[in-house]
Amino acid sequence: MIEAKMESPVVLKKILDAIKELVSDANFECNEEGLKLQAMDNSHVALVAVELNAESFMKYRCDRPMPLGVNLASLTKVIKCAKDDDTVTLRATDDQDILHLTYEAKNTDRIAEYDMKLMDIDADALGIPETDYDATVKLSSGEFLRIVRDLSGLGESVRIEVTKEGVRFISEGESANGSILLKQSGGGKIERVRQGNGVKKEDGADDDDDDEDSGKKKAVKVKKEARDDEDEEMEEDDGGSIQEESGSEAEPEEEDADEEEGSGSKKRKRSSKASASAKKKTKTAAKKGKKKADDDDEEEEGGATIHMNQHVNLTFSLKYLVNFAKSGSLSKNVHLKMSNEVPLLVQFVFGGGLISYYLAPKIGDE
Amino acid sequence: MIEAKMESPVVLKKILDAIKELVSDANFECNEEGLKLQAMDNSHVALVAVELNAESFMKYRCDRPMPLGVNLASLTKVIKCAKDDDTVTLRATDDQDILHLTYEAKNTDRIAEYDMKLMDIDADALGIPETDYDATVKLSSGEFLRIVRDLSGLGESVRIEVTKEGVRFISEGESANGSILLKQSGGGKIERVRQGNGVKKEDGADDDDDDEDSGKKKAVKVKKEARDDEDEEMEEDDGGSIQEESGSEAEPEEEDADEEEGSGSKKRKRSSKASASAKKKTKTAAKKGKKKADDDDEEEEGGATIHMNQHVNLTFSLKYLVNFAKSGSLSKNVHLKMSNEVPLLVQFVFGGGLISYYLAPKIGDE
DNA sequence: GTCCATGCTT
DNA sequence: AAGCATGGAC
Repeated sequence: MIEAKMESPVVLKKILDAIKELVSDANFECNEEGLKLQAMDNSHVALVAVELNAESFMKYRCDRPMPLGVNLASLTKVIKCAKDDDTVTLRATDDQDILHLTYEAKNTDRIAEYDMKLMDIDADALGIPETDYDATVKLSSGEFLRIVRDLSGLGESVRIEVTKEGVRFISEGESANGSILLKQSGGGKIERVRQGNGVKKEDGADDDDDDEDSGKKKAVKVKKEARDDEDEEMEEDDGGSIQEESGSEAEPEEEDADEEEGSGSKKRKRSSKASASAKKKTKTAAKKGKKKADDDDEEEEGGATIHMNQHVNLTFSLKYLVNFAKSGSLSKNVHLKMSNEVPLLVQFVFGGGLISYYLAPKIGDE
Repeated sequence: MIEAKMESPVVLKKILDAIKELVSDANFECNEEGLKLQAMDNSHVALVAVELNAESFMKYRCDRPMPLGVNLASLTKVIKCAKDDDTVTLRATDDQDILHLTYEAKNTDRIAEYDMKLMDIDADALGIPETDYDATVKLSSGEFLRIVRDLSGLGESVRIEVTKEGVRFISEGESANGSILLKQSGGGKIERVRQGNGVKKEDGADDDDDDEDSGKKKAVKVKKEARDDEDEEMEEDDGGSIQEESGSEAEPEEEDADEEEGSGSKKRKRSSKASASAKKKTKTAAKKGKKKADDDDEEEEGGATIHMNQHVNLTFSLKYLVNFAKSGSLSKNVHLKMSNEVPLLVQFVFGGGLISYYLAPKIGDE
């Protein structure tokens, strides 16, 4: 038996809108931690993962782990029958292949119930790469959408380069070439992600120093810790333009979590966080002459927040990126995580969950 | 080498949207005066001319006149990659067949660069008719769009008649006929353009009095002059409905130029002009009991400002007019200029430039 | 809450 | 190329 009640169908609607063209059927794996969906896209090129944390539900109960095999088109139809201010309750029992959905208007004057057939779906053998990434870029979802859409008008592929200059998106088409450079937000320098001792290398920016700290920032799950002090001597480790950065990448979820769903001003949470982390960073920032106390809180238009451990240069199919970018409605920002020759991770963090897309790079001139 | 920097891509976007279905490839002729494009439409029926004045650019440099042969579909794609608040710089060197476009966000965090192939295009042999027109009608672009779109639902062609009654758009279709009459704005009488002595004729409205004043109002370039007094006795010269008008048609460019691009209220310039010309017209208006002091400043909905030298009666293909009307987003008003048996000129004047369409009338019942 | 403009789909 | 739907602005 599983029962999950949510305040609003909006997030679910957006998730389904975002992935239903990529994946037609998938299992929602339910356990005490929440709901998780992982699936290869229909052409088995990209991988989609959605996580909804148990805590984000008004009520969440899962007696034992079970998969709910759903046809996403059907679920989309059904969830669209919920008004945006209805509460939505999902229910499934162990013995029936049925998903029950109950939509209740806030005033309880209206209760709608839907039953949807579930399917048996063979779980894809999903090898989710668990890499530490050489470069991460945070930018506004709108900007990301804009970039990939613009470039998809020119060519099939985009090359993404992260250098100390910023992140560059390059597309070469028949009639025109395009190149979009996003600099670090606010004109700051590209910040070096602090990762174990990898950054100690003199030429670290071109080397593989990502293997050494696996487990340290597993995807975006790792908690920020007070490690700032131990690496202060690493400043200027790459010609003076790459700078050590103290753990700010460790908490994108919390930061983004209420950007979209929360109704408060975008400065609300930020300011409290900034003051909290500013304390830790004061020493470092002062020493290095940084303008910003906490770059993760930078959100201004057009800019990107870039953490680079090593230059990356990867080429991807724009078609998929355009698809991924649809999830922008879930979160104000998107995180791109890249290492050379491994799949790109495109991640949207929203209140109560996370949606991740993995896409393998094109190799050579394929 | 040519380099042209503009504050915003919006005008260029609108121009391309407006003409890209009419013309697929064209030369932008660049010289020190600005950029000019002239081309026959793809079916060689209509002629499109676009002018962008050098002064309207933030920066403009053209070392020597050169044509930039562009595929308009490609340029449209590329220009759409500019955000509306980006500055746009066009660059072309003499030796490369490439147009470079640079889009810079105002905060400079984002710089996008596009390179587009240029083409060698045989310049059309363009005979632009330089006529003085027997009738000119100024109306709101929205009204024009509405009229041609409405009528195109009924028939293939529209007959445009300008008489002392106003301007009439007539379409005869299989299942229905339509006729739209626009009277002079504000209920004023049709104003006779003051042209030499032509208006002295008792029946001038039906005769050919347009030959006599050629050079007086060449297109829309002629300057207003204080000639009001000399013809005051001509009032009621055509049954009391045709009226001498003192050169107010002489400055549509200036008048329209900031209607669209200017950010001021639409009454700003108007009121100052009205008071200036009101002085001149006071005598006439008082004598005739006119309501309005200056009809050129009338912009209210549904009205038209009509200057007629001679009745005209011309038939045009609606298909083209509908296409022309798309340029309405560039300017609040459109000017229609007509003489019997010569091509119609449809003109949109906007901040920094001008777009003109010429369309030959249908003869007989072709 | 309504209207307009833009983007996407057929 | 036209119509529909969605998102943004007033």
